Amino acid sequence: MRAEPTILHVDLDAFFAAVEQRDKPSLRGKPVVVGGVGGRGVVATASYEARAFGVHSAMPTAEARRRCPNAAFLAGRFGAYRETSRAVMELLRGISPLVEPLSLDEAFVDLAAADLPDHSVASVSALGRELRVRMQEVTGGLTASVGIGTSKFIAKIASELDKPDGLVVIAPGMERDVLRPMQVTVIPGVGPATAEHLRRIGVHTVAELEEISLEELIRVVGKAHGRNLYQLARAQDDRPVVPEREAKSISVEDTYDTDHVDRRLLVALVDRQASKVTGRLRKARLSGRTVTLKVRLHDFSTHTRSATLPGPTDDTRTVARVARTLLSELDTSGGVRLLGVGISALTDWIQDDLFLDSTAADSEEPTDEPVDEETTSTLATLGRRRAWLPGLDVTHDEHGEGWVWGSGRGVVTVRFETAASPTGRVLSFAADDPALHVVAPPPEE
DNA sequence: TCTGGGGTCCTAGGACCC
DNA sequence: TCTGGGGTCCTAGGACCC
Repeated sequence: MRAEPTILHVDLDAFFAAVEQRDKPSLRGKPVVVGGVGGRGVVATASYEARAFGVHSAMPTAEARRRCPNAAFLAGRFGAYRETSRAVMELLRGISPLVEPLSLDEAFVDLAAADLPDHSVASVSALGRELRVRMQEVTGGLTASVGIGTSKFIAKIASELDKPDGLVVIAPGMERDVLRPMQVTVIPGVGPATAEHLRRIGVHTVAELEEISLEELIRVVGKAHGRNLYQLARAQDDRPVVPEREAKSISVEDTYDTDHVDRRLLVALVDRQASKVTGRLRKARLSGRTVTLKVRLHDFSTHTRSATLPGPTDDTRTVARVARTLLSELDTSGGVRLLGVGISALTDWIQDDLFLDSTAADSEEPTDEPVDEETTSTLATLGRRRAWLPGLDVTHDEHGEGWVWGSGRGVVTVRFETAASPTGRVLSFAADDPALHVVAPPPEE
């Protein structure tokens, strides 16, 4: 917590719906709901007119239609939202170079790095007022709620206090007085599950939370969360405003209007998602080592399976192959509601020509015996959990990847198209232990 | 017509290595 | 021939946020 109120939090009001109302005057003053419009959609944003009918974000769209049949239901135009967001972030960066976007419609600004005569409540309030005026100018009339305080936590709480279109500054020294009467659910990180745990020990408000010892909190909600709650209940928060954060994962997922059972269809959908996700990876000049498949079944149970490769990849076919293999481990016979493919353990883009070398250098996996020139070659006897199959790069013009993983011990066999030479196309892979999984580059089209 | 999509962080258990 | 503790990596699931 700082001595002066130098952290500002901005939150655009009903952002997606407000952009729609801005661009379509006929929607102004009317209930607007932006979100999934399909059978299984949920509400992303409801305009304040729609909120009056009890519609709110995360509500199933079907329920929103029941509550407010006359609302305009829109799928959303993310290009327009991104464009408006970009203008807002630009405006904020004009105030201070230290701007941390949290999403398209929310950001922290560190006013300690702003050009201000001083950081008194009067000064930062004046800045807040001017920001709100300029915000409307650069967005074409959108309003925002602004909170200013001595920490991220307090600034965020402040912006919630007078929504929409408000400005609240919490003066230094007032933090705990403001917090104490509030429900614990105002604390970021306290969702339904934590709130229920706290309710069971008689805690509903921040004042009651303050009474609980650190040991007790850790017992109830776990170590990291417990420590965090203990501090936030006392308004202790020293998190800095961090302008650039590196992505840790990239993923794509889709919920289908009807559950899918057909294996071939599922495989095709996974392939398409692998292609999408690697496209985004390449665009970001990143590659990743861990592929995760997410499957939500007909009963809404959600399962993930992941596999970590010995080296990073951004190759569609490799990711598709891994994802297919992971899919094959799950029983989908009851129907699949959602599929997703994600990549994590990201690293910076590596130049193509350096890639092979660095992969080989990084790979301390056993290289085992080289591929011999038999139609069926014994490539590796696995005593380890994973092995990289180095002979495979001959079949793949880009990275040359092929992996075996699992917890068994066995012999992996590779069949080549051309008997005489391993430079032929790989026809199949097989392991003699079902606990071993084999991934080869798929045949070229 | 119950329950999106894109993320982050944490936990717990097991493998593996020294 | 009995048994350990720490550290790291990996995996699966869950809570949470916007």
